[in-house]
Amino acid sequence: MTKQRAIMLSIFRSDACRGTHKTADEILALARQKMPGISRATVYNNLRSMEEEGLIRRITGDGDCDFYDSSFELHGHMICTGCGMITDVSIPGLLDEFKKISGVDVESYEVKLRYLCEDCKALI
Amino acid sequence: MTKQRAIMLSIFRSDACRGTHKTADEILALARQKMPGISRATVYNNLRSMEEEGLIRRITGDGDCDFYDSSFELHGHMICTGCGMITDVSIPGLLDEFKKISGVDVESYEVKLRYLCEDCKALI
DNA sequence: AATGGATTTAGACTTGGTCTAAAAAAACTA
DNA sequence: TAGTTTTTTTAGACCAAGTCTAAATCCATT
Repeated sequence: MTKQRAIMLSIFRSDACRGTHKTADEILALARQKMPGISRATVYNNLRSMEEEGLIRRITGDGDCDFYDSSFELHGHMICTGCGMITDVSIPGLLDEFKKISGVDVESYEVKLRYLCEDCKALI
Repeated sequence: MTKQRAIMLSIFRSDACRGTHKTADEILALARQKMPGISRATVYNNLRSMEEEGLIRRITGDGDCDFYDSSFELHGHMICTGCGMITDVSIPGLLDEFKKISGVDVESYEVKLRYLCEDCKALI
């Protein structure tokens, strides 16, 4: 366990990350608050290995970059088509339903619901 | 209606595209078969406008780039975690279910199911 | 402390996609 | 139809997210 990796784990366990969806560069910025010289490649490497180990989840958003999410349980994401805000939504039993419909052993799923949030609706 | 846009529409309506999921660069290559000098920006511009008009759908894959899909009806995608192959899966009634669970007026959804296809399973 | 494998680093590089300004094409109008 | 305006296309520069590389460093084990 290197110092760099410990820092990244602590970031994902911190309150600042709970329930949020951060980009790789936001994680990089948080890591540099604790260790100013940490390299970009290190952060990206650890994001990948942590994802492979199942410690974090990667969400491919609608925009240009990916988001990372420290929540372990399977859940979907609601994305506002106006402002891009992402919120979690838990959908119990969905994995089993997907397995039944598809007829294959689904390992995991990614669900994105597009909608217009209240704030954006008010702007129309 | 410009010639360039007509070509792109015909590509999406062709048998070569039915039921497939092509990257922007694959669409660009197909377009250049019909019109060698067509500009990359034109293809990307039209892909975006065609998506906005609902003529095609964009799938943000697990990899680096997006895929385009000419199928109009809402459906999900099954992605093999081994070889990356994408296939469609139709899930009737899912939009209504998502609306009920989330409590908002879901406009559309994107569903990706990760699994291991038979070919990849055989390689293990 | 010495060894050797794993990790980190800086920065160049790749890639998918966007932007820009000029040229061309299409649409509109009288 | 000619003339004007608007839209689209073009070439290529540009951008940003992320990957790669090779050298340096770290860390665990003995």
